[in-house]
Amino acid sequence: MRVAEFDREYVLRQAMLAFMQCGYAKTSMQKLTQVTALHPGSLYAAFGNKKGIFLAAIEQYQADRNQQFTALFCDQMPVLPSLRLYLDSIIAECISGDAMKVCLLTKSISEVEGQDLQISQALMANLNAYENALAIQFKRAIEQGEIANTRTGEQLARFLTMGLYGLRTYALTNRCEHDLQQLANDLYHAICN
Amino acid sequence: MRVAEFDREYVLRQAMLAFMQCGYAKTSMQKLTQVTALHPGSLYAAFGNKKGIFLAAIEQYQADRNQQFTALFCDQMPVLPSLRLYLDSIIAECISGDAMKVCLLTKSISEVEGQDLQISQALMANLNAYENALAIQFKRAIEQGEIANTRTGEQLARFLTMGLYGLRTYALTNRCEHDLQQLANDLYHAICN
DNA sequence: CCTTATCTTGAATGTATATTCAAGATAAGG
DNA sequence: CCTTATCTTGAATATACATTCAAGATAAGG
Repeated sequence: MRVAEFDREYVLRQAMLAFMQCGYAKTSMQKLTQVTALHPGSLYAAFGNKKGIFLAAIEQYQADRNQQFTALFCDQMPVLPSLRLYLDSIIAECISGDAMKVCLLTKSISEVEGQDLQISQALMANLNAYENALAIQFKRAIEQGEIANTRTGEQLARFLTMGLYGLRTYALTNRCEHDLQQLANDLYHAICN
Repeated sequence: MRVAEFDREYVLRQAMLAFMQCGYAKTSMQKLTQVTALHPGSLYAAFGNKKGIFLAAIEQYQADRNQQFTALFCDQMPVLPSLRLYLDSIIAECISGDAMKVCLLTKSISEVEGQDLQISQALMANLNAYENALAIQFKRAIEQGEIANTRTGEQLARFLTMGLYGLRTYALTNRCEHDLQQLANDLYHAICN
């Protein structure tokens, strides 16, 4: 028997970047073979088809994001300083100009919504998981007295999620650091008051 | 000589809806011939190519939106009640479930950003025009004392634009009216107070 | 070292797509 | 009513794309 030679995580991260840059429809299999340095046969053997590659890339993306998120929002630390750092990191990403500046989940849901149920559901599940993770942090912030309890953790998480969708979309047309920081600041104060 | 038989506005609105539903890449010329009830030759004669149809559809979309906007934000009326009505109409759109629920400009910029400069610029120009129109209204609201002058009209317009991008994106995965209305309400209060 | 299961390679296939074009149809001007 | 410019029709073309597959390569087990 023979074992696969390629590094699955590397391949998926390369595919991920291609999908973020070009979108699902416009990322051709040829492009995927280029960025992964794998031939069609290997890709099809490993992931079934283009959709399989995409779904696997989504999982990889979410795993990476999750790791970043849990590292930042450590359960021992106060929430609000982490939130500020988080907003800063997103703005840095938006300004950087590389493919990572868009969120794969947000970009994809906008593209495939109503076209492919399986992909939509995978994206929704991940987006909901993300919002729930935020809600847990906001609940903790309320319990610890960092935020007034006029709104629930879920409500705050929903509002921030919406705000981040908007911030990332806004950054597509305006990459002025000052404007983006002001928006993030307004968003922060709409939450913490 | 002979005059064109089709109604240009009708054709563009049909194309517009197709693009909103399927996105630019996934809207095939075949689909466009179906929804417009025009044959390829006529479409190519009238608009040059698929990109030409798309650019014309964008203009039509913006013209329609502009008319709706100026009807709502009449220069004689106070701004805030109009803003509330405007938010309500967007939520109604989001919940309705038809293709109009997405904003053609926002959906398209997310799809084609970095792929086609001409389309990107057309979209950006329209998005900027929209934001400027909002800024004018907010300036008026500040002058009339409806909103405290702690932030400029431009800043408020930018924030609302971001919020609406986010709201529409959020509605893709969660069409719960209560949640969306709460988000719109939070957004409103983040602006007016 | 040989067998065998599995992986890799990349050319071949079939389908979908944007676009073209020549023939037919139709209205305006004389 | 005839001419002519322009529109309409829809089949044809060329290209791009996702996917398949058979031949070659390679590692593990005996």
